[in-house]
Amino acid sequence: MGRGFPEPGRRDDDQRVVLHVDMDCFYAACERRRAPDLMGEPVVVGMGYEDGETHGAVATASYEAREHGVESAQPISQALDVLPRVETAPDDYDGPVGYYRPVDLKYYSSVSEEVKAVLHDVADVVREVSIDEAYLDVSDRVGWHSVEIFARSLQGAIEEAAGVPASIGCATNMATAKIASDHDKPDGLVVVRPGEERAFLAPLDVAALHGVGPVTAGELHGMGIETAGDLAAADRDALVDRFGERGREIHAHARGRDDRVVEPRGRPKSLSSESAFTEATDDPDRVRERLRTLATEVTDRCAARDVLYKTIGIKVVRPPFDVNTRARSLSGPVADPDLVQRVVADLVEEFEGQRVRKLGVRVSNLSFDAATQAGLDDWADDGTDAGSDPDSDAPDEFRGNEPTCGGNRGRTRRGQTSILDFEPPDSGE
DNA sequence: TCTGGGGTCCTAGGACCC
DNA sequence: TCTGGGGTCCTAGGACCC
Repeated sequence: MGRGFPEPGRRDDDQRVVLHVDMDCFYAACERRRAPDLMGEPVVVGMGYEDGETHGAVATASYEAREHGVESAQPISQALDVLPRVETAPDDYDGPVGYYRPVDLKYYSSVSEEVKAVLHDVADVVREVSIDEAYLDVSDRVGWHSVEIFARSLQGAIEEAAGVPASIGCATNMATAKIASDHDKPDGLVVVRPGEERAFLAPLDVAALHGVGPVTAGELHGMGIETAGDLAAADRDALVDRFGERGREIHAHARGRDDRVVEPRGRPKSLSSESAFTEATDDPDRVRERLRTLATEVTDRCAARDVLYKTIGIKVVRPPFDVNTRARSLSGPVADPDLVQRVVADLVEEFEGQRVRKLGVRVSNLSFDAATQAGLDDWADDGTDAGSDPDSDAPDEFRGNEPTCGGNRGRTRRGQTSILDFEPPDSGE
């Protein structure tokens, strides 16, 4: 072992019991819940399968659909090739057919709420990762001797309360639990006991590790590192040289170590909307129109959640897949849809006349206490973590620094007044 | 793989401050 | 001014995740 010393700062706590709960084909499971006839049938949830429209991707495919070659994130056209819609399959066709459903996030969210309620019931700490995934720290509720029973009954409780199946992984840390939950899907239950982590992970392909995507996996393979076992045995410093901090992390994860503490998710760091054109366009009117729509979506969501933002950005994707981002920060947090429209319009000017396949609008540097904008006292707020700049004395933020971000590539041609000399909102509502 | 949409985190260089 | 170091904030891009 040699360097099997605890990582610095690691809380060497083998007794933690961490669960990763991962719903099986969640969207498809939700569709089945409200249409039990679909049980046992190939179900594909996605967009763009309606006639003519070939634009879209598979969000979730049931295992039955996967058997026919349908995969998540696959272009919908490919899915239809291998698995035609039951409604539109030709009469003389006698191959497999699929039941296609459009994504209905509202419904899935409501089911997710029911699942999450069960999770919060059985665990003191729950980190909701996404609509269909969560980590639980149940160290104070269950010991390693009874963790199987605990997890099995949790699966039962989820099924009973929400009518959808879940897979669960149990381990001493998040990274290992995550892989465990994935190891025996669907309806899986995999327990990796303290000390078994490394042996459990060793045979898996590096790509199975959280944080190893296609790029990193390719590079690792190029280095002769194929499995998590290889990665665990590799020289850490070499990995850090190559991959930076992530090298350190995946090395630790491959060894079944992960210091992260399960904690609830904080506030979001950004909000965005994006959408793709069916075909790339260089029509400035269409581009501007689409951006207006996206900006409105974003500011509407901000308004609904009482969110202020300090940075406004766009994303412009040019064929074949050239992602460009531009952003501008204001001198203080605001909630100002018109300003967003102006900044977005200004930022996109640089791309005028270029072909664009996809656009996005994003706000970041968020703050959540509506008091901030007006510089009202916000000490009454439950001043929790994120967003709240230590500068609750907001007025200072506005003083005399308009030009700070203005010197942006001299893009003020057209004589437009700088987007930045907006009025500091000195009077609240 | 001719790639949808909503996110997170990390890195690197530059500006600016002390 | 030939020249340090620390720290923060900003922008842009990249990789990754679901």
